[in-house]
Amino acid sequence: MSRNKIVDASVKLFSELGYHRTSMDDIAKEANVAKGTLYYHFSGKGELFETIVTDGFQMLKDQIGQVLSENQPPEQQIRSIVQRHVELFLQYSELVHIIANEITNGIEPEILERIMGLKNKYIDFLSDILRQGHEDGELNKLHYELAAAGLIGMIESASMYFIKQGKGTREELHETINTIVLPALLRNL
Amino acid sequence: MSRNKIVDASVKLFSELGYHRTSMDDIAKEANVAKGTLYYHFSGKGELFETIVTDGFQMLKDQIGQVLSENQPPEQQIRSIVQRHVELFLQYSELVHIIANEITNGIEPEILERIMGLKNKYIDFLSDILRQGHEDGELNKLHYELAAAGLIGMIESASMYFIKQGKGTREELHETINTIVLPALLRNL
Amino acid sequence: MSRNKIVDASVKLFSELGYHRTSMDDIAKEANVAKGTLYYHFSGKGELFETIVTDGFQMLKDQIGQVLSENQPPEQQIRSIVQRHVELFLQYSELVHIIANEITNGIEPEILERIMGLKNKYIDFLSDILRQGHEDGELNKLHYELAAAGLIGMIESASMYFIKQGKGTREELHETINTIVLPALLRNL
Amino acid sequence: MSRNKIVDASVKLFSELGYHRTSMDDIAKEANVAKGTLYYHFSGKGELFETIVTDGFQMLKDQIGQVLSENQPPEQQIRSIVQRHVELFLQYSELVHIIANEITNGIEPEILERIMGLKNKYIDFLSDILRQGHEDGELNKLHYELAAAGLIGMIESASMYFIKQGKGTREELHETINTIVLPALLRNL
DNA sequence: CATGAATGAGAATTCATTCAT
DNA sequence: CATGAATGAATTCTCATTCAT
Repeated sequence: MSRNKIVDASVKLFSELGYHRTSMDDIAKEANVAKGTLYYHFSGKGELFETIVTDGFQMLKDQIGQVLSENQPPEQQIRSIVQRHVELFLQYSELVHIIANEITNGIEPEILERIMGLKNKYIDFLSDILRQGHEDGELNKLHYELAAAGLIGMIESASMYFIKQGKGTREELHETINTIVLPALLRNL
Repeated sequence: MSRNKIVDASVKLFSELGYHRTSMDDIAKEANVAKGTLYYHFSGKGELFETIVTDGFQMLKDQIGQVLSENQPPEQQIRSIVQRHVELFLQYSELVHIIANEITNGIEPEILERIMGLKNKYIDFLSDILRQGHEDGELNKLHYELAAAGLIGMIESASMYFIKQGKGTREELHETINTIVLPALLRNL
Repeated sequence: MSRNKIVDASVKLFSELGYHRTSMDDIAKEANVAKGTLYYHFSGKGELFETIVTDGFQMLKDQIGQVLSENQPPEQQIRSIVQRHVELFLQYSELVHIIANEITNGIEPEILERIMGLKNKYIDFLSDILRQGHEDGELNKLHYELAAAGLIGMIESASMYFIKQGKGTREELHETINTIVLPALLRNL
Repeated sequence: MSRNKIVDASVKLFSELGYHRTSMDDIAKEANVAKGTLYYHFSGKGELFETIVTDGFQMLKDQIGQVLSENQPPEQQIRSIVQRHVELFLQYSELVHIIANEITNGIEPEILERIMGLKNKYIDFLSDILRQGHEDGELNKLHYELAAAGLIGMIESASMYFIKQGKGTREELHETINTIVLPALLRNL
């Protein structure tokens, strides 16, 4: 019970404020739990953050796994992946942002490494999709992992700009990303 | 003299460690000046960071301004912009990363706002290039500012991955980005 | 427990050294608690000081309320008020001094304002006593609030001089103040 | 030249802000002089303050000396002394306040002692006037030095209240103080 | 005479973490 | 399971003072 309240509060606060601006006090207050309780369930701020992040990546993978299992044509698949990713991002903006970028910061190196590992696995996961999706068509020289990393960055940067600056509509966001991504990835488009 | 030493030390440390992991003590030590000297030249950590960031953006704009003044054909121009951006990024990796992403963090809101303003100006700058470059050709529906924001994110995310994971070569990095970017932007390609 | 130790230490140190010469380190050391403990119980030096001051005024009011409730003739009442005030002052010398005078200093304006409010309330409280006490007798033109403020200043300044210079006896102190105050206030004396 | 500018700036700033809130930087800026120049003319902040204070007392004494030399009847003399003191106070409010009260604070003990000496001399000066003025009449038991200290406190506290709270008029201020002071001091009134 | 860059000791505050209950 | 009072290391910032020019 307490554990869940803590996790929920953490997602909310880390999402809103980022890692550093979120203090254990804030989390305890938001979760309606005593500060000591945080340390009963988690070894520290780092582990708490790691838990959230791990869950975040799992969500991303689940979403995308769903898309893949639907067995659509490649173009539609990529559109769907982008869409899910963008929507998830818009929902948890800061959290996904942290996962993807801010990670570099002031987190214990050990935990940081594990989180980076998660991110890399996610990139591998995406790059496999790219590789497979293109094995049939002809493709320009393209490094799939770098491409996957780049795509993630693009999606997040554009979404972030959309959220923060309020420029464009949700549809334009999806379309702009697709317009850039699709011709690049789908040879036969 | 001192001021320069401080700026140099700051670039180095902010680049290596990010904003939060870099303490004023660290900077003073690295710069071989007394702690008070930092506050003689800058009003605080925030202003010091802002200075670095402002300089960074200026460098980016200068680089790109150079490219534009060379009056090459569009494709070559975009290739050059990407190349300069990537190279600058590779050189100042973390710093540019911070400029572009980490900004969200625990910086005084006022300063944060000014830095966000700089980033937005840079995005406007890029989106103008996109808009102009495409005015002649036929273009799919594309929101230039979102596209510019996305491009920056893609370049940085891919470069980051390249640096951190050592996957691929410098050429593959450039080529991968170009392969994604060019067909998307240049209709007549 | 800790809170009490902190309050006691603060009264002692603020009384002896004044607001600025008393550091949070000093207080922590005097109270035998860790520095962080101060901030667990009080939001900062300002709030700690405000607490002490508020308590001080409460003590003053309580003392004087007691006097009034004893329903003595006016002259005796004023004598008692002066006596209580002087005695309290002699006991907490510097603290009361700070409350009454030093306030002007380097305290956060917001807190300063609240403390000034307390002092003004105390002056109002005294001036009401003056006004009521004289409603029956004939009284020269006299602005009660200015008179109350003046009386406080006189008591404190004389007491301070007594403490610091060791001139006169405790009885002379009381008598001198009464000799000045009584004929001024009591028309029918 | 510089020295004068520094003294003027110091009077202004110490008067407005008190000792602690006034920094050497502030003084230098206000005086349009480099910080080092302050130390060319004065050995430090303490000496600078002492100079101001000494001048302040001299002014007080001069004012009162003038009154005394005018050879008026006792009542008029005391009225004049009060008036001069009050007017001087209203003009240099904070400065006189500091001289009289705030002195206790964070000033080097050595300098503090000298300033206290000045204040005591001023009290002696006043108490002599009191003693002489009453030698002829019959006087209740009254400790002249304590009375003098009390009078100063009363004048300042009432004036301060007048300034800060804007209660009453200038005339009421003078009258209220006189109404309290005169019957107390002048037996034959 | 005057400067202003540089100093460094000292101060307030934050916050992740511990631990007795 | 849960608590919350207590901790103390780390951090940012202030400011009187020094000194080479």
